[in-house]
Formats: sequence, structure tokens, C-alpha cells
Amino acid sequence: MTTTAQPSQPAARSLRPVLAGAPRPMRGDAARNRARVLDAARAAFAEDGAEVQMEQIARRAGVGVGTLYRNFPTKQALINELAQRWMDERVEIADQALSMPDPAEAFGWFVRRTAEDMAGDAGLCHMFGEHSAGNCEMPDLLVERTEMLLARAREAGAVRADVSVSDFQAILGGLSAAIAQTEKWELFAEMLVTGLRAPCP
Amino acid sequence: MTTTAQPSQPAARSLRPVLAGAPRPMRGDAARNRARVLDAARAAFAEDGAEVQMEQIARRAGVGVGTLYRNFPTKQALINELAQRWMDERVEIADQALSMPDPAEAFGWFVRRTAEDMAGDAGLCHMFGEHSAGNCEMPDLLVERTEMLLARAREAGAVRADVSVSDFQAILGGLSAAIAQTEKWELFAEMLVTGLRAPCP
DNA sequence: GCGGAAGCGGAATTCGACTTCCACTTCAAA
DNA sequence: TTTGAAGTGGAAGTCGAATTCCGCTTCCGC
Repeated sequence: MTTTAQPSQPAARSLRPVLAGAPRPMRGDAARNRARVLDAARAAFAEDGAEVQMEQIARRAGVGVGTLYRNFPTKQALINELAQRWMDERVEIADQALSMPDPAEAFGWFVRRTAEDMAGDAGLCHMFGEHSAGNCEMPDLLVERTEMLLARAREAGAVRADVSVSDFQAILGGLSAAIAQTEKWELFAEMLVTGLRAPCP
Repeated sequence: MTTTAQPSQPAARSLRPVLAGAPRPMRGDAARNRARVLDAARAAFAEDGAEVQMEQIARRAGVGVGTLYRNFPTKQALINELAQRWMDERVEIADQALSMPDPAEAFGWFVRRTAEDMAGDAGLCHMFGEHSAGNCEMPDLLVERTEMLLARAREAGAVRADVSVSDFQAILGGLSAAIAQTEKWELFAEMLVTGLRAPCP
């Protein structure tokens, strides 16, 4: 995650005729505000779901709506940015899991960890299930990692053969919905790990 | 489910001084329209989720929005009515399950059947998870049946001891969310039944 | 068949969000 | 310190969807 993110609208700039010069970095206070907006948005969405109003987010961040719109041209753009960050985080977690020696253990850890993270951002995650489903595709990077994790677990007999990546995605969506209702993520994670394994005779 | 349902706004009526006379029954065509609206609404919500517009529902039912609002004072009221019907249906299904001799089998059947019904009304069910969570409480009758079903299954060793009715509710919410993404209800139901059982050693 | 209450359609209204706009303020390069 | 580009706040504008309103139509008891 880049700390010095740029505003969403790339301003073609050319101070002094330098061919394709890199855009001047954001002004210090502006960058600070952008960060505050992002934090406020995450918190607000986590608390109240997607129905929070832009003005609430702005107030929470201590800025005017204008500032908010300077950084994100649209409410959806803001949501997408948050979704993007969540995805990036998922990739990191998946990588950690992939570095574990035992595939079954790695898979279980990934599921538990995801459930735990969801519990911390319940509203937020649930919103993703709702809103971003169509808008912002799961990045290839994450699909790839998930595929690996799943494949390895499958080979190790920890996951039924008939569960595809998109099934798994759907399942995680269900998980977030369940967690949004009760925060018993440990129970749910356990159930998932057990249920994903072929039923024992 | 009463076929001759009354409009949501009870009109205090008193034709001829009959003490507490029952309200005159709906006019024939009106009752027919009410039914059509309800059907159209169910179909529309199932297809497109909660974001369908009142006018779309009205057009689908072949009536004007006015008629729609005559029967349901609010969009939420319409949603609640549908939710109510779904709940009633659940009670019936639960009763069928309770009449089965083997508790484990009964529980599994109930879960599978619910998943199947959800798949048929994906958008609708998902919407319930979203909207009705707060507005329209699960009726006591359904809570009671669910509790029975769960208790019997628990005694028979088919369900882990640490799953409460509200946990189970949350889980079904998750199930509907997952099904709304992919219609693989059989897989999901299987996973649930397996996962709800204490992990075998 | 008549009368009038009940019901109907759908244009017009209301309402509440998102988004735009611009006069004003703040930053930072020279 | 000066200067002007970048950034800011928040009132006003826009827009889409829910809801109301009312003149017209349809039923139904007499």
C-alpha cells in the first residue's frame, strides 16, 4: 500500500517543458487530509455499512465534503479504494499462509485469519459483498494466490475436490454476512474449515 | 397464509351500528390486485434485489403505483409482508422436519430444503438478510421450532453444542449471501451440515 | 339499472442523497 | 516576504426514487 497515494483524477501537468514529467507530489496538508478521509471512511463504513452519507464521512474526517470529492470523484471511487486496500491485505495474508509448510494448516490459518479480520471490519466487509461484487473485480494477484492455497489444501485432502475459487469466494462472502450478524468468527471459521473437508465416514 | 388478506391500514368501519363489526371484506377486484402485487413484488425482488423500484413492481403487476400504495403504505411494509410469508413458510418446513423420526436426518433435511428454497428466491432472501434483520423480528413461532430442531439434533450428536439459535440464524444469513453469489446450494448445504457437526477426530 | 362507496392510474410532489461550484485560505518555492 | 497555485469548506444544485393526490372508473347492494 503506497503511503503517498495520488488523487484519483490524474492531472496532466507540465511545469517547465520536461517531457512526460512526473506529476508534482501532493501538498503536505492535502496528503494528510486524504489519509484522514480514508481512515474516517473505513471506520464509518465498518460501523454503519454502505449507507453512510458522504457528509458524515467528511465530518468524521474533520473536512468539508468538497475536500472529500477532491480526492475521490465519487462515492463508489472511495469504496473501491477501500476495497482495493482490503484485497491487497488479503494477498499479503495469503502469501504468509503460502509460506507455511503444511498446506492443510496453512489453509485453516488463512480462513481463520480472514474471519478475524472480517470481525474487525464487519460492516465494511459485508459492504464489499454487496457493492463491490460487480464493480471491482478481485485482482488477478489475489485469485492466483487463492487458487494456490486451495490447490495445495485440496492435494493434502483438506478441501473437497468440488470447491472452485469462485465457490470459495462466495463462501467467504457468506462468512462475512454471518459475522456481520454475530461476531462469533471463531465458531464460523471452525465450521468452514470442517465443512470444506470432505465428510468423514 | 390467509388468502383474503386485509390492506395494511385497518380502516375503522361501522356500517350500521354493529358493535366492533368486522370490516367489510375487500372488493373482489381489489383482492385480486393485491395478490398480483404481492406476486410481482416477490418475483421482482428475487430477480433484482431490494433496489427494484416501486414503479417497476407496479408495472410488473399491471397496476399503477397508486394501487400499490393503497395496499402497502410503504416500500418497507411490502418487504415486511414478503418477509412474513417467508417466515411462515419456514415454520411449515420446520414442522415437516420435526415430524421425521431421525433428528439428525431431520436437521439435515431442513438445512438442505432451506438452501434450495433460497436458491429459488436468491435476491429475495439476501434482501431479508440486509433489510429485515432489524425491522421484522423472527416470529416466536419460528424461533421455537428452530430451537426444537436444533436441540434434537444436538442431542443426537449431529450439531456441535456451542451453536445457539441466533448463531444458526446468522449462519443461514451467511448461507443466503453465499447462494446469492453462486447457486451451488447443494454444495453449501452439505458444507453446513458437515461443519455444524463437531469435527470428527 | 342506479347510486355511490371503493378502488384505480399515473402525473406531480417531496425528500434525501450525491455532486458541483467558487470565494476564500493555506502552503511552499523563489 | 511575496505570490500564485493548490487546497478548502459548505451552501446550492441536481437527480432519482418514494410517496401523495385527485379526477375518473369499476364494482355491488338495492
